[in-house]
Amino acid sequence: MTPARDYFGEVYDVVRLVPRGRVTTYGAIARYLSLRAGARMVGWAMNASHGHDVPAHRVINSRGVLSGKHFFGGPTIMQQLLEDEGIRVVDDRVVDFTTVFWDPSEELGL
DNA sequence: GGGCTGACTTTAA
DNA sequence: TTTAAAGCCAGCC
Repeated sequence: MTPARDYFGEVYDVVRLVPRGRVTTYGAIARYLSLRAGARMVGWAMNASHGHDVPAHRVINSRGVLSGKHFFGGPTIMQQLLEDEGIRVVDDRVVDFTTVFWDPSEELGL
């Protein structure tokens, strides 16, 4: 059987589909993968995203806060990356988060 | 092999 | 309203 449903690959794929200037949340991805509360695993996948072409800076928590900004190698790397895409970030929080929020289950179609 | 941790979310009090 | 605890799965020691 082909175990090991590449959860990481699933997450990477979804994150790569996030258009520039938009952001998504761990819960949205987790929910898209039917992981009702496996949001932690999504973040864990991001931890392994280093070395992959995954815009992990577009993945934040449900409050629009850059939770893993410190994991980018700098406390402002993630913020600058988002600002570079046109997303305004203030106090480590995404401005108009609900506006730039990109839901895979909705954009990609349930 | 067993147990702890972790870039979160959601429900309950 | 805010604060607290439980839940989930995979990776690492």
